[in-house]
Amino acid sequence: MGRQKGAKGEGKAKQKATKQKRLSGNDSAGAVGDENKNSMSSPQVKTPKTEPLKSASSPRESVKQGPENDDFAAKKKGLKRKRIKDEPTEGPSHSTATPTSKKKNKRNGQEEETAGEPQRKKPTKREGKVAKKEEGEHPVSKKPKKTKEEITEARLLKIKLKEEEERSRWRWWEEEKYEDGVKWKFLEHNGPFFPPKYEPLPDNVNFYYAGKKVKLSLAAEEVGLFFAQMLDHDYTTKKVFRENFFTDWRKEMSDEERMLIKDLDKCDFKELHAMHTAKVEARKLMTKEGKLAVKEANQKIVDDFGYCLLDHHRERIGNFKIEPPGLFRGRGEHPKQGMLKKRIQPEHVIINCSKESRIPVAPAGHHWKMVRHDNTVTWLASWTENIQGSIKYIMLNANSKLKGEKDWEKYEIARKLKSCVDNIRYQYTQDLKSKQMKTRQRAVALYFIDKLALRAGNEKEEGESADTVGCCSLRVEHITLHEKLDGNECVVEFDFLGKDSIRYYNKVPVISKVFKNLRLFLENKSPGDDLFDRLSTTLMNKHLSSLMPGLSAKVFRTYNASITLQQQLKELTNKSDNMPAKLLSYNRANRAVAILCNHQRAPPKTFDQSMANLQAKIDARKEQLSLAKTELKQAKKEAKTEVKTEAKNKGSPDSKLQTSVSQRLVERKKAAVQRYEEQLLKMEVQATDREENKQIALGTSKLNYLDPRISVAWCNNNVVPVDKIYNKSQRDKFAWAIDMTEADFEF
DNA sequence: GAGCACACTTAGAACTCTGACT
DNA sequence: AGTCAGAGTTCTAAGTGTGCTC
Repeated sequence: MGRQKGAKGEGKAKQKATKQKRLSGNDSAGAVGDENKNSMSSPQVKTPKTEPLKSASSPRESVKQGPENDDFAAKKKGLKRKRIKDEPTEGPSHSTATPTSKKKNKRNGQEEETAGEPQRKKPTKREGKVAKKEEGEHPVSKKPKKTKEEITEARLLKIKLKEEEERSRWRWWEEEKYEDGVKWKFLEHNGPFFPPKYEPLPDNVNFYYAGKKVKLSLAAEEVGLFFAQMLDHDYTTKKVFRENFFTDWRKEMSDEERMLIKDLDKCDFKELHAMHTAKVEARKLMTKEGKLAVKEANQKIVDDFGYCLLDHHRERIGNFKIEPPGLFRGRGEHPKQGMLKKRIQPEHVIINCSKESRIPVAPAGHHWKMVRHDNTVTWLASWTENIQGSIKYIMLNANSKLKGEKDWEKYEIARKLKSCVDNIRYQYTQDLKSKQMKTRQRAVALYFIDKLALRAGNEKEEGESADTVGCCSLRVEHITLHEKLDGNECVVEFDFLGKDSIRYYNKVPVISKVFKNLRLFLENKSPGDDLFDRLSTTLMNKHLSSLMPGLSAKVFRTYNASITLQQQLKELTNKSDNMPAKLLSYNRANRAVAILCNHQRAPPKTFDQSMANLQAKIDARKEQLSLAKTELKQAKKEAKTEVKTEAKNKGSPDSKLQTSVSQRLVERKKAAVQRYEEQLLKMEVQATDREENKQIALGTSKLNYLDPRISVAWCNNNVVPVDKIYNKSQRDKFAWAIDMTEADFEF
């Protein structure tokens, strides 16, 4: 996003300028003899750092070329898109927005201060429960004292609610798309929600400087509190964070304060911090009633600000809250971490809505910066943030038409790539031999983007953000070439920080043409130089869009992710498996994609402990199982003896009775053994899944890269309920796919 | 074609809630 | 009833990519 304006890092600016000059140059590549040994392969999934993930680790792809249905305008059944002239689905057709259906409405407590608001009707506990049940996980809880009738009733209610929700869902995917660029015809909303005003510290909470109590001005106090609240966080120990904070804090101080407070180390925030901790604690210890009151107040905010009316349908807004002020928490070694993120006032906010709609009213005593009526964009409100100078937007929720349609389109473009990826691969392999240096660099970069699912790697302004790179912005220091490594030839070792400063580390065998080109690109360069000095993402994307309309670097990520999922599912799923095993297969396929895309997470703090707990449970169960087995054996033995005795006694009633009792005991013991075996298996599968997932985040790929139709089709084919793999909000987001996908769907 | 503005998607962390277990 | 881990949700930073201006 906007690395606009602002101070530019001199060094990088210079570097950039040189690169640009080179970019426009037209020199040719040195002769490089080469031949293509390995056939083209892609995408390559990195080996996970935790544990060999055999099943999921190398989804070699062999693209099946199907006469696919390329047209986004949809030809599959139920896809005819006919727009009923902008018409009223009106009234209760509030898409997914029936109040009871919205269990998501619990809000964070950030605005607990506002909780004094009049309370409003909101789903009762019971309704909440029903909505929760609707989640489908465990329809019937083992709560005692529920009569059969009640259970049936609850079940019926659940079904009814589901049906109701289905009926009221806006099936936008069956309508015709608007003409190019138009995003909506009617848009009405209540504007954004502003965070509560700052509340001054109580008299018994003080700030001290050099041991002396200092009463700060309101502005300085507020910013000081931001820091105090973060004292438990690592951020506050970082030099850059502290310096940035202190500089910005001093700007908020009065002249007097500035004269006095010159050293952050002499600042004592203890009481402020303690107050904060106490507040957090108090919130946890609140009574049921108190918690309920807060919840209701939050619900009211959602009701008032969380929805908009878009083309006669009520749609949920994704982020209707203005971001509260605070200290900037950049990721990685961000040069601006700790800077003050200023409070946004209505005077900073631009509103976007229909001319003929009810224009949102600014908070009392305020006015908007501007009111626009631009239906070629999807945002409802925007403001410019003061750290990077970039624009922030208020937009719709992922389950909205605007987001869903775009998502669908994204996957259709990726599917289109499937039909021409072979040609494109052939072309860039040819380009590896080009006379033009520019073309060769583009070819090698594209090889990486395709094979490794690297991000494009836009240029970044130095000093504006952490030093991270993507494919086109790789520098010499980020790769190491190995003629031979671990039994492979032509291995490239990557080590760099990517988006969010997540480390990408991978050793990849490449075809020799690529290897030789890389050697050439590295000649006479120092570590800080650009690897692809004649290439930019713009050039790359221009080239790609000339190969296929709509094609850009990121499409390869989507395509390779989705195709990998499809292949892995095919490879790993066993129709005769039981449910846990099938789900494990799904997760493993998902994991293969997450590894490919390098979606990592910090291992949960409690990971080792929870793993140990689970192991303990497994051990306990094993013990139970072996005991049960012994008992079963014993019971069988006894039963046998009884039968013999009965025979001896010529079937006397007494012996008969005894025999049937023993028989029943055997049955019971058998059932117990079976039950323990099942439980054990389930836990073992869970343990495997969890271990393999230690450092891998599945959510990002599931939400952004995997065509949901692949998953839905897999569910249909394997008799797995969709809610086993998608939770409620994911099902809402992918409603279009769940509705239209048939078992024979092929990505 | 460089530089910027803008709009949008993608990302992991932080926070909150729920339900299993004791 | 209380505790706690994991699931789900929210938050907002950090990317991508296009189109306009000079």
